[in-house]
Amino acid sequence: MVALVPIMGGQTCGDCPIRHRAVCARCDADEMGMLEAIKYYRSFEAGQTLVWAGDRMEFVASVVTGIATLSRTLEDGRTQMVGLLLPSDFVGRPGRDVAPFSVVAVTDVMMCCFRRKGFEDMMIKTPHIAQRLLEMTLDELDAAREWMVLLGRKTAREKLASFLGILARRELALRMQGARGPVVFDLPLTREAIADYLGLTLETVSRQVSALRREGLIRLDGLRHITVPDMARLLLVAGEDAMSGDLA
Amino acid sequence: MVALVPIMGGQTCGDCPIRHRAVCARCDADEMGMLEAIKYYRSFEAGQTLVWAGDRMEFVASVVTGIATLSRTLEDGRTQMVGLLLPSDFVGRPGRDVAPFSVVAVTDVMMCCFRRKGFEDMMIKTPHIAQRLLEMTLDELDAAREWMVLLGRKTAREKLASFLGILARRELALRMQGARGPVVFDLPLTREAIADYLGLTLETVSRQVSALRREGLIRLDGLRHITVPDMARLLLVAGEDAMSGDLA
DNA sequence: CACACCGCTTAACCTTGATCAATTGCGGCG
DNA sequence: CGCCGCAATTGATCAAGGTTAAGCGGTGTG
Repeated sequence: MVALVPIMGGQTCGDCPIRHRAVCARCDADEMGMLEAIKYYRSFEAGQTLVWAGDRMEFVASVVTGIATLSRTLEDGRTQMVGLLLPSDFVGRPGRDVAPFSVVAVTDVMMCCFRRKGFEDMMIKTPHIAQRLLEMTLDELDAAREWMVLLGRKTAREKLASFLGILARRELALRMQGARGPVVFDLPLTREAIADYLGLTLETVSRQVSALRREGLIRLDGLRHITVPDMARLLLVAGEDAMSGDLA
Repeated sequence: MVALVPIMGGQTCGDCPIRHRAVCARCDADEMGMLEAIKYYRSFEAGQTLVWAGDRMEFVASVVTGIATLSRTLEDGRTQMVGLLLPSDFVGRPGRDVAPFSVVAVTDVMMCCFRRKGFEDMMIKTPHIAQRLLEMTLDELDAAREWMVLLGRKTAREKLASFLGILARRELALRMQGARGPVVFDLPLTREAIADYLGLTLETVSRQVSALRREGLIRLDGLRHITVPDMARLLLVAGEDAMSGDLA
């Protein structure tokens, strides 16, 4: 317990696992110093809702560790996830004080936070932050539009294959190796969360996972551990033209 | 014919109808001068595809007049529109040379273009452009995510009502007046294009339009001219909580 | 003027995926 | 060890929306 305090409170940006990918990635030493002065860490437990859609947002933040979801729920309970927040992803928006979507922790999550006002001031002074944020936002926008194609036009089967394909490709990217051979990874989400992401019900997700397994497109050990023996075949089922890049 | 050349070629930014909303909105006189030096206009006919998904994009541009769509088509012909491009909207992305989506002119379209390289240089020199582009991109991202909720979770009826609601709200915003009384506007898209936008078939669009008309939620004169007698009632059917802001 | 074409509407039929309702499997815990 | 509870699976049923095809009305054209 006591040991944790210095680790969390005293963590410096130099050691930060997302230093080279987050919104601060382009900052020089001076700029990092200024950010470091106003940052603070917060952690959240799995299942906790960090932000409710419609709430005032007093801070912006980067996800340091853990996974969260960005979603909207209609009055009658239908929920659509609009994004998956992974380490280095940015939450909140300078210049807007009401959150348009809810943020929910899937696993335990640690965030690097800044009061919104302070961050906005920094953005004006240090163009590197705005530059990086623009780049990240443009990527997010492309990913969101790619996801619109999936939601609007793909079948349940294609949706599942696309989703698994994206996770598999991210795994490959992390391991920095070619696409040869089987890819192994863990599902970060429950069947229900996957359903909310894909615009399906959890039953349909379950059935399609079983179908893909029966056909040998994936193997699964336990509920979450997935092996993709042949990426090309999976992406074919996903209905992805060769072109489409990395999402989310 | 001859008369058009000086009008189009010589149009100055001072007269530009989108001067205060486009990516250049924040630029001062100096910056405008530099942009003006490298801009050029291009016009396209209704129906023409300006950019094919997967093509190299040598330029970026602002829509000056007319309407275009941003869309992706799967190999088997299923099409999903991922955005509507209206005057002042920005097309293309600094730092990326392959277009992820197709751009198709719905009406005759006039664009204010910049070679990508030149624009990227400008962005580095003039933070006002990057600032404005960031703001516009963040708005687009929110709109795209809002649309994901529609595509993933709304019924055909709600989709139609949402779509009409957005058009009606934009009409109100243009007229700068309160939401009292009936709203009248023209559909910018054919039934097929609406279907591609909403992730439906044109038959379903047609059926739902008829249904909304029968129930008195909308009136229509001819095929495109729409009257919404009661915005509140329409938005209720759209399943929008009071909160959700302006899209597209 | 007739004809063809286009955009739209309508209706009959069919498929997909949601809903409802059990049932299974697994991990935690008394 | 056996019970509890959650997540996932599975099957039966049903509704929403897609598919196919026919027809209508306006507009442009030979």
